[in-house]
Amino acid sequence: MEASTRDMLLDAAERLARARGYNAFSFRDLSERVGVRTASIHYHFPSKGDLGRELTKRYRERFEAALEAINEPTPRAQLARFLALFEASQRQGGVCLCGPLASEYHTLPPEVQSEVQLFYVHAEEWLARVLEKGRRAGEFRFEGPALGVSRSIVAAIEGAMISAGALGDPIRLNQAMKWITTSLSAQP
Amino acid sequence: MEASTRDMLLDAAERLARARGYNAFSFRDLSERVGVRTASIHYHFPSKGDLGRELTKRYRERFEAALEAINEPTPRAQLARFLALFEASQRQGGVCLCGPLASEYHTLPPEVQSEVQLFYVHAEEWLARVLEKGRRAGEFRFEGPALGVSRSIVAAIEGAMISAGALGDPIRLNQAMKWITTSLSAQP
DNA sequence: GTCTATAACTCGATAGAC
DNA sequence: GTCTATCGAGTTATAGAC
Repeated sequence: MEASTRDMLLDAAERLARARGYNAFSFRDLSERVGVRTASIHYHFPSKGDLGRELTKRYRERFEAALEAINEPTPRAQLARFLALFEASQRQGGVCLCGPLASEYHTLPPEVQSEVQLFYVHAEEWLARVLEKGRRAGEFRFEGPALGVSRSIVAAIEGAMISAGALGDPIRLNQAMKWITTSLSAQP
Repeated sequence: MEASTRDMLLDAAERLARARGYNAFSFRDLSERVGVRTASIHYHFPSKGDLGRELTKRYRERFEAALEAINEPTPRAQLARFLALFEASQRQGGVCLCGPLASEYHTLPPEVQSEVQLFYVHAEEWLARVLEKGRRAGEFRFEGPALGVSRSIVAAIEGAMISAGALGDPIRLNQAMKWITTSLSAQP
């Protein structure tokens, strides 16, 4: 039942990256938390870029698996589940990993950059499909292309998690969630 | 007409911090761009924390002065001017300084943290007053306390600038702005 | 797989000449 | 005000023993 060193390294790195960003955690930080020397980390991940890629890939794939597992009957319920994913993520780790990673995007190794891109694009496209279905079904009301709105919603969630983490009140995410849902259901 | 070394340092630091964050620019970066040795930087700013504080304070005060200069007659027009400030900021520097700074908040020196806090709180409170006035005047429609909505709007703008900067399409900010304004004017 | 030891580099910061 | 020179600590990464 004990986790492998590799997984423990990824877990510690994820926690640190979500709290500080990619550039502000070091092999030494991981070493202290996991209980192996920094040289041993290079056995599992040749470079920090490899670690970053595996870390972000794992996070993204976990998120996408959770999206695929959503099988609510209505777009409105699907949106609620989508938002709940970020709420759970906040309770567990404070901030979505790809918030800070997007902030320092231009300093990231290319292999990490592409994973961050995929996270955003896939999340936005999934949500856009739900929004479009909901609009056709008369559940949602918004103007213009669904992708523009879904991008704005993801941005609002990521931004709310970031300011919630910085200013120390998690409520900000709930406020954003409530605003998003009520905005979409305004009656004409 | 020539700018002082101190101002040139602040300008270069602001550009770098907005593109990469606080931790990812060094005195060496500033040295190369401004044309003085790293030791000379310490004459103007004893520590990097001092530089960061002056930088963020200047950014925040500039922003707040722009807010005070807004004298549109209607809340709707005031909101438009508020959003236009971030749009201009994007055209000039890509991302709002306090987006990345909030992401790496817990790694910042305390004197920088407090300036970031002030930026968010003042922006959100200014916007909340405009929203409340607009709701009373029948121009805006939203549910719950205005401060919760203003926080969500600021989060959406910051989040949109961050993803726009990372993914390389500035349009994302305009999409967020459009979504915000249309959401607030939905008719009952 | 993990270790010790170390290389090669960058960082912020200081002392002191000019 | 700006410089040269340097310090001490931090970083990622490698070589080689066990």
